[in-house]
Amino acid sequence: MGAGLGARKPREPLSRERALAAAIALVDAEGLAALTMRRLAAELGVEAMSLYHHLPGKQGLLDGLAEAVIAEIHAAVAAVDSTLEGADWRNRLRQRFLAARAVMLRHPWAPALLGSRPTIPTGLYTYYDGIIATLRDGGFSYRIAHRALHAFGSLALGFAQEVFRPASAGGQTDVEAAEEELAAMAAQLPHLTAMVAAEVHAAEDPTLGWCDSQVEFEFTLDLLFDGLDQARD
Amino acid sequence: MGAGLGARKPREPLSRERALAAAIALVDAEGLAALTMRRLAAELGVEAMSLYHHLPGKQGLLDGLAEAVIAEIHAAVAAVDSTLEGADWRNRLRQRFLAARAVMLRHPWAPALLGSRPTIPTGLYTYYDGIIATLRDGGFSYRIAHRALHAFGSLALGFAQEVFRPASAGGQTDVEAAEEELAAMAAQLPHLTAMVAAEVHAAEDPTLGWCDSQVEFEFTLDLLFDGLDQARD
DNA sequence: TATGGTTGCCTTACGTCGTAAGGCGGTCGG
DNA sequence: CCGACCGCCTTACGACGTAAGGCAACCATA
Repeated sequence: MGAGLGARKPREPLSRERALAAAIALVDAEGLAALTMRRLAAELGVEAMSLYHHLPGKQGLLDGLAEAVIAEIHAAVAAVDSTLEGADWRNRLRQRFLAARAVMLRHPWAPALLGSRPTIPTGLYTYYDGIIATLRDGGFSYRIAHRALHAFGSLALGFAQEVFRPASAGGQTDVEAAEEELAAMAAQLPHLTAMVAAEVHAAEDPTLGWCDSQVEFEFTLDLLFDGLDQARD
Repeated sequence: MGAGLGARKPREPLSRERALAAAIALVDAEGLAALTMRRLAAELGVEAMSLYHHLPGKQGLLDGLAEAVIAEIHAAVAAVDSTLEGADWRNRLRQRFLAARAVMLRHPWAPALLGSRPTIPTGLYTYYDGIIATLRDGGFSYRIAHRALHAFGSLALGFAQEVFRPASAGGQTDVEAAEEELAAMAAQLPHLTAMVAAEVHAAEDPTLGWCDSQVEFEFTLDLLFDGLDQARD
């Protein structure tokens, strides 16, 4: 441990940190599917097997990525939460979740990555502890706090975990194909097509597509907050 | 088309249906990761490349699985919904979602599969159309119906899409390791550990583990229903 | 009954992946 | 000066999905 710090050699000695940073850059640029041991090594000017001196295999690399994202959430949340000392639980949670969301928007691959981890990244326990603390301060029992955590689900991490993503998550825009197919079977879907028509006409308020996730995100959040407020007893 | 139906040969001629049925059986038994073209072929007493005469590749196979699950949901939902002709929107949706959930519990791999499809399985449009119809009958505008769909998210398909699954989804029980690790850092997580302690003590009501998903599922559902009821205007 | 097309399955092979095992050259303590 | 060690590379194996083509049994027709 503690190799000589003098960077006298032309090649930076390659470390876990450098590998993870390169991995994040790669995945940000080309998506999760592009993250390959060989590819990552090439990105670092190194052979694939060299990575194994610093990372415990592919799964360990993904775990490292997950922890890195969570650390980023931690930082973002801490920055926001410190400015809300006196606020009520509702606003504190709201700002917290929106801060987490900002991180997720920077790393669109993060939801899929977190969902793919077989074990809970350890940093998350601390994150959830903070949420429970806020709920307790708001007067909730542990029971309701527990259920609230489940109700929030992925919203607490800043993403709606949409089962079918419109155009993101590394995939190309196959919205056209879907829309075309939808038009073909429109006759059988009266309510769906009516809804789409109504929503498109009413789109003079802040919506970005025909499904602006930000608006939906906050709407669901308020729905849950309202419900929890009444469930508090 | 229309090959002779006389099953005179010792080997059933292999078809898309037979392949999909075998795939579902395989995945039910061993999880999504076990579903390999070679493995599926072996299960059918056939070579891998033979599958390509009936299925358009691996992605097509997964699409077929997704459609099969959705068809199963359709059947289950239709059976339940026909017995609720006069009921209000709330109960109709509730029973609908719970019926879908029953299908998901039979196929624990289905959430991950549906989440992995890059395009929306066509059968789902019909499913969502029925939900919108129920909401419209309940007096909701298309706008609120739209937002309700997003708020429900995966609940409409019967699963909570928990970001981190406790022990399911093909993985082994690493609850022990997680719990051990949690105990180690308990000192830093006062609220989390307190909650776990409180919830374990209060577990005389119908809970199956220290996180019975069924209870959480219905709790969240009611939370959303309550919120929507007020958002109806 | 002979025939030619079609259908259904198999064989072989390529390029990708993660990773186990061991080699080789530089740096450093004695 | 010299041996140990550390960091990186080389080689190789067994998965995976799938492209390309071969072969044998079936069918309607003559």
